[in-house]
Formats: sequence, C-alpha cells, structure tokens
Amino acid sequence: VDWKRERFTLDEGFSRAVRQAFKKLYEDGLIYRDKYIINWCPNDLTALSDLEVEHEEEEGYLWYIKYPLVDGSGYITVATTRPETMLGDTAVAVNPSDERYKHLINKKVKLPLVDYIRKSLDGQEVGWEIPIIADERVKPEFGTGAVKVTPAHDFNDFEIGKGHNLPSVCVMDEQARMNENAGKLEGLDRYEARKLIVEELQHLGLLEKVEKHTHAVGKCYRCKTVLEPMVMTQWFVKVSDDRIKKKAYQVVQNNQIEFVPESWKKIYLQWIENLKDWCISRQIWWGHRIPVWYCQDCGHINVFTDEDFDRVYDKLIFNLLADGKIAQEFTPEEVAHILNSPSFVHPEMTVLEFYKKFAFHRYDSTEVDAHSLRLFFTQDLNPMAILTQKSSRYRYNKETKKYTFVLRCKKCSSENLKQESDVLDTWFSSALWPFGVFGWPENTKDLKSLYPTDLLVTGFDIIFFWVARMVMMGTYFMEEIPFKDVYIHALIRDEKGQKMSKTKGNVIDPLNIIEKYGADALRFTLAILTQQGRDIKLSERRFEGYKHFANKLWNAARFILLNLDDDLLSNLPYVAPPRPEDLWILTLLNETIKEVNQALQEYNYSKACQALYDFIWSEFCDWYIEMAKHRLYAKVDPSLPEEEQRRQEQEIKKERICVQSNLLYVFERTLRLLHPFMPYITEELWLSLPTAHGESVSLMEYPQHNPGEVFSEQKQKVEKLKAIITAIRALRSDLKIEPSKKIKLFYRGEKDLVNEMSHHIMLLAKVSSLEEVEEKPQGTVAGFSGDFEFYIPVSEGINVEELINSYQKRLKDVLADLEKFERKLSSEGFLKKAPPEEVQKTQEIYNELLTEKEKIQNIINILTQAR
RNA sequence: AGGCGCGUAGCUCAGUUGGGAGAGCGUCGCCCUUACAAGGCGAAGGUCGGCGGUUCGAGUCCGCCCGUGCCUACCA
Repeated sequence: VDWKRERFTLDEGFSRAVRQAFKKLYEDGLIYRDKYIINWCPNDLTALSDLEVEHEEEEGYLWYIKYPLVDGSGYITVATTRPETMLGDTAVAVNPSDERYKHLINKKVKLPLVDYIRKSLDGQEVGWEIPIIADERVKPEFGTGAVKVTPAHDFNDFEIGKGHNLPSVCVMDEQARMNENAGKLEGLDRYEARKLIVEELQHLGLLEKVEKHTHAVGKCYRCKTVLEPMVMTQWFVKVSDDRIKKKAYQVVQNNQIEFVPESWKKIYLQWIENLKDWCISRQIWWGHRIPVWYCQDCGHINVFTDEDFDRVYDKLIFNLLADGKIAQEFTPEEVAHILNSPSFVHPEMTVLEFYKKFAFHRYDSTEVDAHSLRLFFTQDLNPMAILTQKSSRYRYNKETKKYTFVLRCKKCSSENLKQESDVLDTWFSSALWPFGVFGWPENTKDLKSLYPTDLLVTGFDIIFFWVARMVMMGTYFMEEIPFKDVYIHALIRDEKGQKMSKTKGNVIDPLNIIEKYGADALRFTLAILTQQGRDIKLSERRFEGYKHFANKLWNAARFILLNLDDDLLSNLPYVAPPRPEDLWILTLLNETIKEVNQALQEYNYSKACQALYDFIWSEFCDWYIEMAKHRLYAKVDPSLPEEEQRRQEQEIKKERICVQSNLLYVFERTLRLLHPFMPYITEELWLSLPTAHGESVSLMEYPQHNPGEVFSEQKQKVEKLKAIITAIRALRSDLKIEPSKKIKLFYRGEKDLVNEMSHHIMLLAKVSSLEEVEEKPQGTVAGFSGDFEFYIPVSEGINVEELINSYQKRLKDVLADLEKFERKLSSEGFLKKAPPEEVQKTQEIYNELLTEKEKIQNIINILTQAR
C-alpha cells in the first residue's frame, strides 16, 4: 500500500473535488432539484436512494374497499394493502381495455371517510369527489382490476398521477404520522390509522372482504423501519441521461472494463439499462454538505466552489468554510491555527501543506506559506482596508473582532443566502475516488500518470453503489475509464452462510484471528478460499490448518539452515553431479512456478495457493527433504584405511554441497513465490538465508518458469520410486509392522531403478537389506508397484484374513475398472469415433489393469493357500 | 414475478476445452523415526440432487423437475 497517497473522502482536498464535481454536473444540467417521490425513513428522517432500500417479503392483507359512485349508480371496489393511504387518494384507475369498467371511466366516486377539503402539495384544494381514470399500467387480473391512486404515497401512483395531472395529497408528516389531510385521524401513527380506517369502513359496510396477501415491503437498510414513499424536494443526478448512461454502458459492453468473474458483466449491464435517476440528497449530519446557497431574496440557486474566488487565500477560506472548519464569522487566528495544524490523514504535514500538495497545484507559483498568510491577514484583511473596499470578500465586526466571509447571490448580489442543509449520499464522493485521490480537479502529475488504474478489487454487493458510479463519473469527468479490470471477490459469510454484519454480531474479527493464528494464516486462508467467487462460509477452524502450514514451512527452513555448512557459498562451484531427486524437485518447482504465475494472471488466487501448498508440503517436505537426509547425514566409515577415509570425506563433502545448494535454491525460490500470500513468515525466513544479504524478499524478482530446469526423465523415475516406497509402506501397515522396525526386503523387476536409488528405498521404507530374487521366497508376503514386485518376510501370527480382505478390496476396484474399460474397448463406436490417441491410452490402461489384476489374484491365491 | 448462482466423501469445497472421481478438515489404525506430535506413515468413506436428451463416451453440454441461496422489481 502506498501510504504516501493515503486519502480520506472528507479530507480537505477531496471535499473540494466533491464541490467541483457537483458544480459541473449542476451546470451541465445533470444535477437537478425536484419534487419527486422518494424513499423516506420516518425513523432516521432522511431520504434514501433506491439502492438503499431492502425489500422483505411480509405477510399482510389485501383489503377490498367499495368506493360509491357519485351518481348513486352503485360502487367500484378497489383492492389495497395500505388502507391508510386512501385519505390521499385523488383518483381510481382501471385498465382502458377492461370491459367491466369501460362504462365507468370519467365518472366520479365519493372517497369514503373524507368529507373535508384536503390540500395538495402545490397548495390546491382537493375535494372528496375523485375521478375514475383509465391507465395502461393497471393490471386487470390483480385484485378487482380497479386501483386507488395515491400519488403522494406510492411510486406507481405517482407516475399515474403525473400522467393524468392528478393532485398529490400527502397524508403523513415526516415521522409517518397522519397530518391535517387525515381529518380527525391527524396525529395518529400510520398503523393505528390503518386499524381505525378498516374498522370504520367495516362499520359503514364499505369493506367488501379481506384476503391474506404476501408482498415485498421496503425497509431502511440502517434501521429496518418500513419506509414511507413521500413526495419531497430532493436533489438528483440525472444518470439516465445519455451523457452518463451511454458511456457507462459501452465501456463494459465492449470490454474496455472487464469483470472477473465475467458473469458480473451481464448483471452490471442489466442494471445500467434500467437506470433511474439517483437521489443524492440526505437529511443526515455526516457527509459532504451540498455546496448550494439559496438566495432568500431572489430565490436563485447558487453553487459555489473556490473557482468563484480569485485569490488563493479567498479560495482557502472558502474551502475551510464549506468544509465546516470555520464558521462564516471567524478570526484570523482560527484560520492560521487550522492551516498550521497537522492534517487528519497525513499528520506529518500541516493542513496548509496538504492543500498545497493535494489541492492547489495550479497555484504553486503563488507562495502560500505561514509568512504570506500572516501578511494576508494583517494587510488584506486589515479592518481599515476592508472598510475602504466595498467589494471586499470580508467584513469586519469591531465588537466581536471577527471577520465575515461574504457570499453574494450571483444573480441579485444579495448577501441574504442560506446554505442547503442536506448532505450528499456517501457514494457521490466515492464515485469520484479514482481521480479525486490524485488531486482532481487539478491536472496533477499523479492524475496524468496513475489514472486509470489496472485493477479494482471489490465485493459484489457494491457493484451498483460504487463500481458503476465510479465508471459513470470517471468516464464523464475524465473521459476515460477509471480502471481496466474489476475483480469481484467472494463475500465472507459466517459458518451458517449468513452475511456478517455488525448489527447481527456474527463478525469474525481479523485482529482476533491474527492474535490466535497469525496474519499469514489469515491471509493465506482467505486467499485459498476465495475461489468460490460469490461467498465463503467461514468458520474459525479454517485458519488452523493454514497456521499449521506456516509452521511446516518454518520447520522446513529450520531443517535446511541447520544442515547448511558455513562455507557453502564459497564452495558452490565445487559440487557433485545432481541426483535424480535434485532434478525431479527442480522440475516440480518449475511446474509450480508456471502454475502460480498463470493462476495469478487469471486472478485465481485459490489455485495459486493450492499449488504452493501441495508443492511445499506434499513434495518438498514429504519427499525431497526426506531424500536429502541420505546425503546430509552420510558419515565416513571408520573401518576404512585412513587414505580411503579421506577420499570418502571429500566425496561426502561434494555431495553435501550439492544437496545443500539445491535445497537452498529450491527453498529460496519457493519463499519468493509464496511471499505475496504469506508476507511475514517468508520475509523472516528469507532474511535468515545466507543468499539474502539483508535485502527484503519483496524486492526480489518473482520466479518465472525456466524450461532449462525441466527434466521429465528424472521426474518419471522419482515418481516411480515414490510409488514403490508407498506400496512397501502400505503393505507394512497391512502387516502391522511398526514404522520404526527395519525389515528385510526381497524384490524382482526395476533393477536399474533399484541399483540407482536403493538407498532411498532403504531409508524411506525402513528396509535393512534389499535383495534381488527370481521368485517369491518362502515365508514372505508379496506386494507390487507397477513392474516392481517385493516380498516382505513375515513372522507367525499375522492376520492373513485381514490381509486377504485388503487385497480383495483392491481386486474388486480393479475388476470394476477393468469391466468399464473392457466395455469401452469392445464398443465399435468408441474404436471408430474416438481419437486414436484416446483409444491407445485406453488400451494401455487396460493392459496395466490386467497385469495388476493377475498380480493381486496371484497374491490372494498364495495367501489363501497359506491360511 | 423475473434474473443469477449453487446441490460432488461426515463437513468445507476443487474438478481447466466432455475421455480412468480429488483436496483440506474430521474419522479409524500404527508410530515421540535426529525439521516439524501444530508431526510422520497407512486406511476407510462417493448410484457427482432427480429424470430425460445429445454423444462412441456426461460430474462436465442441453431440457425439465426438486431443494437451496442471492439479486432485481411499481403488481395496488
């Protein structure tokens, strides 16, 4: 992380960028203020954007209410889930093609319970006779096919109301209590009012029936209060405008921006297609205050940014004022104090320095420093000077000894301005992040060289909130995409798959995990689990295994370092030729390097981790280190003549250097490879290596695949050896021979391999002597791996039945496989249509299985006879 | 209501373009073998949700169904 560039959305420079963006959008007609129906939280007393609404299915009722026709010819029944809003009805709507109601269109109904004049939002008087209108949006099949229209409290009705010029009657106050339009119900909570209205309707015989009904209810994401749609004056960004929408769509459509995994592309595009204007004003305290000043005299809406002022000091003071750091009336001392105090985000610099660095590049020629600041306040802000300059920005109050920063209406020059009290949706500033952090609107060096970035890593839950809006604002203000790739990582859920949240209290605290398992285990666990794309069910246990992995690595390092000769590096050219296992591990290392690099290229962190885990634990530790011991622990035979001993010592030394350097070489590359996933332990171990010379592993080149270090012949040889050793171990285990007990072993086949690597078999399978035979010796039990057959002498009392069972199970598996392959190979279609190499491969496997079958059967026969 | 995703070993999940079902944890057995008991070695455990289709061949592709999770939505 580049901490030098750390930024905060509410820091001095960023706030300035927010004002600048607001002003530009406003002047371009892309921000507007309008009376519109919005989601209102009656508890938090603020508007919410559509995205902040959480829909929840709820059991409710559908009430069927009779509205009498004014001409006395009967009534029309409407169905509603919210009877309390009927007091705000201004029409009843039916579908124009609905034969049942065609004759009623344009007639009037008497709104029940209302016998008083209501006031619409724009001040009209509205009576109790309301029209029956026709609208396509009404679905004849739902309810009665007739719907009450409440433009002030329903999104759909609001649209219908607009289309038919209906008045909007709001029946609730901001806390969702019934207001004066509710007549005698005024002051009641909306749910109490609902109850009373239903009772009253029933009493009047106007309630036709009630049905149970489940429907989605919009709730506040913060407090879960059921939201009330309200018509209010709010600020909106016109994201539906082609200047924003089109570009944001195109750049993803044509893959200038790519989502990983790709499936999110479709989801993004669908959302953009259905964009509705974005309500950005919030009636809360925390946030960027909307930079709008209403003229109380002429009504003009003034948007100010520091561009409206000429001198750098004016700009500074305006920003301090707009950021709420000083009041409109202030003293020079306050300003000086703020400018000279440490910046919040970068305490190593003062606020003034922060401004210079992140906000006022353009004015670098102007010397803004403490000295000139003092001059400014003593000269420019000299009370006398101010008094003589009519147009001055400042006014001095002799009594309070404070200065006032004067804002004037751009239209009528009135000073009677009032700032908008609403703040901006937090995502408005976040949308500016990719360029705001680099000093925009100034065309800084950072902005030029670091925008756009390569990669954004984020969670799917904020694709719309954040990613989409960064794309919109980036393409609009910068005329270029903000980032190339968007990696959507998994969302971590708790053990039961529930989303973690502070309110639910099911959060796993990373600090706690670090304390218990280590930062590397935490990081590695998350990286290896992140494959699943959409969500991770995380339980604390998961960290334990990877803590063990870190421990394993640590111990491997201990082994290597403990067995390193001090003079290794100086002896390095002096080595014995590499053994097959040296070339084998190099080959596997390179395969791992290839796989990790490729996985990282594809953002497949899990695959990279998995490859590293397997290589380090299952190959390097389990096999290579074990095989290395043979050469590391070799000792001179004291029974030899002295001369011979000296010669042997030389030989051993050479072999030691060979294996040590190879251990070091492989481990060193492994550490580099693992470093991004386990930074702390790898750095610690790296620095302890003699090759490190005190330089951080993070500065080393990341390992790249080296074709010169791939040896397939040796790889195959060692893999065969491993299989042989494993087979011997398995039979030992079946024979209940203690792991530490050394055994005599007879064998047949694979003579060359045994000649070259018998010492490994002896060491790793605990064999005391290895003797080639023509056929199975008496008193032994046979086992095999491929062409290698071996015979372990058995003492009395081994459980033959168990052994037979074990082989019989193996036989069963082989027979099942054989049958499958037989069927395949006898199928004409397969032989004719499958690719020849596939047929050949199948034939080979079949032959192997056949041999295996015979061998097992043979062993079983012998065991059965011995029974 | 639409859209997206997921159902593979007891649990959590891998499984690249279709070609002999895998890992980790857990379980069981044997071991304190000079890096590591936070370990070693070995083993058991699966009609890959169900049905049908395409194909010589399906965990993998297509359709339907069941279960499950999420997102979006103005069905009053």
